Amino acid sequence: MPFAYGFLPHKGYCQQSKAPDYRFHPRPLWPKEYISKTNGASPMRMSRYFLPILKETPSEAQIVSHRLMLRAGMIRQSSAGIYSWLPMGFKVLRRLENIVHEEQIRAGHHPMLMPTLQSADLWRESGRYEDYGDEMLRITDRHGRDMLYGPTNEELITDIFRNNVQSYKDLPLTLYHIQWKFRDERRPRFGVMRGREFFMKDGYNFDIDKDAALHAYNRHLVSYLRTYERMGLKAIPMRADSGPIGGDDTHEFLVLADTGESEVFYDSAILDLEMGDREVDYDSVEQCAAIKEEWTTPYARTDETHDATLFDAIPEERRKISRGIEVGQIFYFGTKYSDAMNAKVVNEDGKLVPVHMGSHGIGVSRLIGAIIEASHDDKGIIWPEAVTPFRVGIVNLKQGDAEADAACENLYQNLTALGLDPIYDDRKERAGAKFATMDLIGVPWRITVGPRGLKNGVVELTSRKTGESVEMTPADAIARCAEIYAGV
RNA sequence: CGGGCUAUAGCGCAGUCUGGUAGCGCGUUCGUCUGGGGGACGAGAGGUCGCAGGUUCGAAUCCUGCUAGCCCGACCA
Repeated sequence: MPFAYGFLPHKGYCQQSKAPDYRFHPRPLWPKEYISKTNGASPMRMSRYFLPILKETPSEAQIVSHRLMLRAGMIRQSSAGIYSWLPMGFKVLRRLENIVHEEQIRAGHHPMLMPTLQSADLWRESGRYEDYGDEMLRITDRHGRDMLYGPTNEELITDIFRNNVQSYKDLPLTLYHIQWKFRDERRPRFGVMRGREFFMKDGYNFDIDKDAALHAYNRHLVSYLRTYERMGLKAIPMRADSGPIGGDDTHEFLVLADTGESEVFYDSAILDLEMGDREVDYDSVEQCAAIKEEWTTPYARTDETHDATLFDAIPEERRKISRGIEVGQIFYFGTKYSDAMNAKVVNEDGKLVPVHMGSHGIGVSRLIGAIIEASHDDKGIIWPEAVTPFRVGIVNLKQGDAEADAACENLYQNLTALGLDPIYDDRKERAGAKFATMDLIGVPWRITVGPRGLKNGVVELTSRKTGESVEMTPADAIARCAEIYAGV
């Protein structure tokens, strides 16, 4: 009984993919107690929050996402390419992590957790201990054993698989985790976009044959499309090179941004494609294949795989060249690791066959940089509603004014009760400073409360993105915010 | 890993050439005035000048070694 692990279903993508259970949050954003409604000790009051914002840009930050993450008090560098995540940055990281979990679970994949430190022996088996080179951080423990800080987990998961699965009846199977990785980059830069330590979702599918594994590939492509779209991102799957993971079939997902590290060539028709809220049956081979077809038919490639002849066949007005940030990649690599590490199962005919595998990754910490690159202005970050650390900002223009204080307090309590996750700027600062702070940290919707408006019974609701303000009663402002976030 | 550069208060910087015991702006603390887009004035706090050694009566400053970090390139999620 290899899979009798409590809440994890033994089998079947069917039930889960058709009725996703959102009560299951692999890692809640924060425990309920975190939000105190009684003693005023909530960390979402800015006067009590830890949000060390900077007026000036630290000199080491070159690109906008890095600058803004430092200025908005999201991260602090601890050494080259290694960062501490301060409360607001950590909150965004958790939001992204949860979206990834939800979409993976929806697709029928099983969350688990593997360690950051691995034994070198497994990597010697696959031959990658030597191949991986200096990017692998090698560590020796007190007994002189060779260890390493995992840059990826193919070996470890294959070892777990071969020790616990013997039969085709336990397939198909996809396991994944979201865990810190380390790749000792020669030259870390761009903040979390290219750190040495990074937070990544990596998943591994095990299937009986190539067709089944290709379905897993397509299923991942679809789940990734949904994941990025939910985060408010336009991520385009592009045919890619397989790199050190190895394998035949691979796509990477790129977010268009001027600061991207890759040059990309694409047919602008692909920008019109949307997953929307279409129902997806992740068990349907046909449906997943059709969606893959839909998204991979328009030309979209990085400079690594670019084919000028194919590109030139696109109507000229749809030919686009720009830059992109890689935020994920999916691979099918067949029996590369199962052969090397002897991961076999018995098939229907009673024969021992190597499993077909693929792996898939989403750079969760890197995504934060990509989102900011794609969504900011000269005042600061503009968070998409789905990933914002705070959904509504409350600006009290005259702290200490009894009426304004009471109105803000009321808004704060009501928004909190509705799960609208407010941040209340209750500092004794001038209006300009409060506006600048809200703009910098990127809160999508701001409610401005001041004595002047309150005389007429109104507050102001302002969109960070458009800058448009509308006056309305506090009750209407709350209702409007609830409406905005209803589908998020 | 090649090439370039930097390290002085929480952040941004000056001072180093020409050695004499450290300064400016922002932030921060207190007070007064202010109060709808980083306000004004006044008074404070805060630095073994990256580390180690050397030269010198005296080193942020000169010399030697080291460490850390940044940028360009090649490489990479």
